[in-house]
Amino acid sequence: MSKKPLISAGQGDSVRREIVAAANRLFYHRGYNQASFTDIAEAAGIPRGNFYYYFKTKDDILGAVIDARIEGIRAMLAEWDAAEPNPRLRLKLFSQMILGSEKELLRYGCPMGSLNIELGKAQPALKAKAKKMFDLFIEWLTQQFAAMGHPQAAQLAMELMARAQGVAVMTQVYGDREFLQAQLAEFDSWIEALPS
Amino acid sequence: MSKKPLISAGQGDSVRREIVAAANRLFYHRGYNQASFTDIAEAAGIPRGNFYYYFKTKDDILGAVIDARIEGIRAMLAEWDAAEPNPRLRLKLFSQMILGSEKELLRYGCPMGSLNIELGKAQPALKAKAKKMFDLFIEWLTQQFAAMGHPQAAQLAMELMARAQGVAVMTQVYGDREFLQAQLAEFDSWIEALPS
DNA sequence: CCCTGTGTTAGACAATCGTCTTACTATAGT
DNA sequence: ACTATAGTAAGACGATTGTCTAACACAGGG
Repeated sequence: MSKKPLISAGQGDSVRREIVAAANRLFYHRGYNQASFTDIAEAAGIPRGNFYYYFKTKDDILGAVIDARIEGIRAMLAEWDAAEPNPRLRLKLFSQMILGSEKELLRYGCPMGSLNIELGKAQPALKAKAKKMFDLFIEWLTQQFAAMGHPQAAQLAMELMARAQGVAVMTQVYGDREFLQAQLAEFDSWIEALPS
Repeated sequence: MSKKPLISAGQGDSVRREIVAAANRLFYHRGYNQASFTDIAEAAGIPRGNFYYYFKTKDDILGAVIDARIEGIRAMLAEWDAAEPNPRLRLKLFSQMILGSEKELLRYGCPMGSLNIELGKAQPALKAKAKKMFDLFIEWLTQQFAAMGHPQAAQLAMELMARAQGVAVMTQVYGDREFLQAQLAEFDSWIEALPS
């Protein structure tokens, strides 16, 4: 473990990041309400009492986790945009990304979808934050479809995202990686067959 | 071992049913882990202490709830089978059923999907039970596709169910009933366009 | 040296969780 | 009238929840 430096940001910043990283993992693997302060503290390697210094409430931690996820998504989308100018091939990066997280998908489902479903049941304020992760993808997908000249780009984006979510759900329910792979292959041919 | 009431229905049976009904609602609306004994007792109109007489653990209640749901699904599918011999039109009953629960879908998502996702994260034994609800639908859908002469009936069933789940997720995330209706309309045309 | 600010740590706190024991009522059969 | 049984009701139990306080370590600048 790197015992770090006294420069710039104050050493508390790295602790804060570790808390967010541990909470991110646990919220995904167990669900928000099923991940306790004790769990997170243990995973982050800090005593429980140290939490309050960084976050006043559990909801604040979720807020920071969602912010971190949003930042990650933004970075990923920017990377795709930089690496591939062709919108059709960009869509394939999207499906490749899903395939790349196959292992976690099988066990825990989609981190965005499962979080939104959990929070949507009875925690509307938190869900509104979580929805923003979807907004990013929908916006990006819409841009790609629009760049291909589709008039109904936004609808196509919703449709593709819906299919991805459905595949994620069934993949987790049945623990079936072959189903996942077959469906993603079908995504790819659907993308290729799209008129432009 | 078997505690059978000599006379058909002691009045405890109706209390038991009320507990299961209240738990069913709450597990759906708040999620399994977020619905407490106190909540269920309140909703069922019985004192908390009365629970242990009917159910030893919370897991037992979930078991009874899932059994009740399975029984409901079975009855619904049997009703469809009796009312409509044409498999293609039976599939339309499936999509009509989804449309019929539009209001609850918007607020709480799919009761099967959301429960499976929640339990799948860290309660594998309970999830295995919850998966059986899916099995019923998948089996029935497979039968319909097979009756239409499709060689890949099971795969089509999984695919249709995946789409339905995806639509359910996006419908809840975006609270968009028009999207739901449009997607179900597309289901119908997809069903009509299926070769037989 | 003290002072101040940043960060650490243990533990108190009330509330709530699922579980379980106990005592009670009501009724029907003898 | 006595008793066995089915069901009701209240509340204790220890564990755990999220929240919060207060004491502590330790640096750098005066």
